[in-house]
Amino acid sequence: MGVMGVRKAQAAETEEALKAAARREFAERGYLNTKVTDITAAADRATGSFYQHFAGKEELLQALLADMHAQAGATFDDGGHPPHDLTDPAQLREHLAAGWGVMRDNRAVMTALFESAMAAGPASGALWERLAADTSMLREHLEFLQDRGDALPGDPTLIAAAIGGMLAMLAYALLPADPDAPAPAGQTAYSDAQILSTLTDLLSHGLAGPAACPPAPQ
Amino acid sequence: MGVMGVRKAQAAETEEALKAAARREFAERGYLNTKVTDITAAADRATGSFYQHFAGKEELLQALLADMHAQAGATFDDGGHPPHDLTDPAQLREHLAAGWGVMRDNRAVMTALFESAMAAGPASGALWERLAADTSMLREHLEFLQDRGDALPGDPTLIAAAIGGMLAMLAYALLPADPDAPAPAGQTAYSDAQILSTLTDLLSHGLAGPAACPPAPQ
DNA sequence: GTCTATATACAGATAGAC
DNA sequence: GTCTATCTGTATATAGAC
Repeated sequence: MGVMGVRKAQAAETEEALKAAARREFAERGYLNTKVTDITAAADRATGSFYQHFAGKEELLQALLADMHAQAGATFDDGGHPPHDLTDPAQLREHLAAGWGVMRDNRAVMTALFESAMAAGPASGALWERLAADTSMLREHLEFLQDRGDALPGDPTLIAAAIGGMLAMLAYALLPADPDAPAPAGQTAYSDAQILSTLTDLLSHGLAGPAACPPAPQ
Repeated sequence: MGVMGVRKAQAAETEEALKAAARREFAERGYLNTKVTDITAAADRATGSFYQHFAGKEELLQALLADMHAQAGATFDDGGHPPHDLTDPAQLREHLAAGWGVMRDNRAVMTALFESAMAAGPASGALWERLAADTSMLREHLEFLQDRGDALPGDPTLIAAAIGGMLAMLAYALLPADPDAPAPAGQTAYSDAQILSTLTDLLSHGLAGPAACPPAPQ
């Protein structure tokens, strides 16, 4: 095998530059508001070059998703997947924290995926597919509980989608593009810890709260 | 005062036809995918007439929202607003059912509002404003509980937004454009009752479930 | 007020030189 | 492979007759 061609290396560099620029632009302006020319301009490349690498904006987004999966896969493979017992608040919090972390670390891509799914319209089913795909792990944990004999509030797929949708909506609405930016006017800034603690508590014990069950000596 | 001008009446008729057509089109194709010409065609009106009534698609959506508020206001005023005790599963269910019913009855407008908010991008804060606006009543009920001395999982505004976001996401993903249409392939059809029961149970007692608190005779 | 016809604007995508 | 320049398609909005 000969040395890698200079042109091939340059191509890879350009493709990476385009993807990096896309992540920046998506985070700042949102996926739908970002034009292909915004991306090429931010990457200091010509418009025509874009189509040498991607068939369009949607395909670029899919590439970003693939990158994310590859990265997440590597991360998760290190730790392995012991089936969590989500009825344990500590383990639930851990799971929610993992999901929230993915949202935070890949905010641009995640929000872009949701914008894209919503732009397809309700009838397309794209949003449901997105929810189902992003909550498959959560669903499996719930099915594990169900197989164990626990009484769940309902169908595991539905519960998982509900929780995932809540997480996604809050991430979209609350995660700042720039973590160091000042809080947007008129909007309370919630810390990650505050959000996680609220969701964990809500999903563990519900609104009735642990107070609803007196520590009876049975 | 003289009789209402014929032209004025015709204008009102056209405006109503445009709004009705918009609701249909939004429900079928989604807000973002619906073009002004789609609306005028569905209403059997000329493109130019549209701008006699609305400055643009966004303004039309605001008009639909105003109509919805007027209608909802009338409905709610009949019943009055006794502060609900959301720690009571029955009252929580009732509240969720009311919210879900609004989503269902105004699916086209509600989904359009969320599409519009998401199209504005995450940085705009539009989605958070939407969530906050649509869950103000829920927030008040939670504040009522807080004032009463109950320990909530967190900030009432945040909890309300989380629940509202979950509801909105599920409504967008699961509510069919045509209630009588066959279930979309590969997608389980959930009944309203099933969804409400699942959410009520989840939000009342959480994943730990009522099983976590034995029915002690106190 | 409503219509037909048209102007404006711009995003997406391509052609051909280098 | 990258660039500049351009073409095409399409959505928005307006002009002017009726």
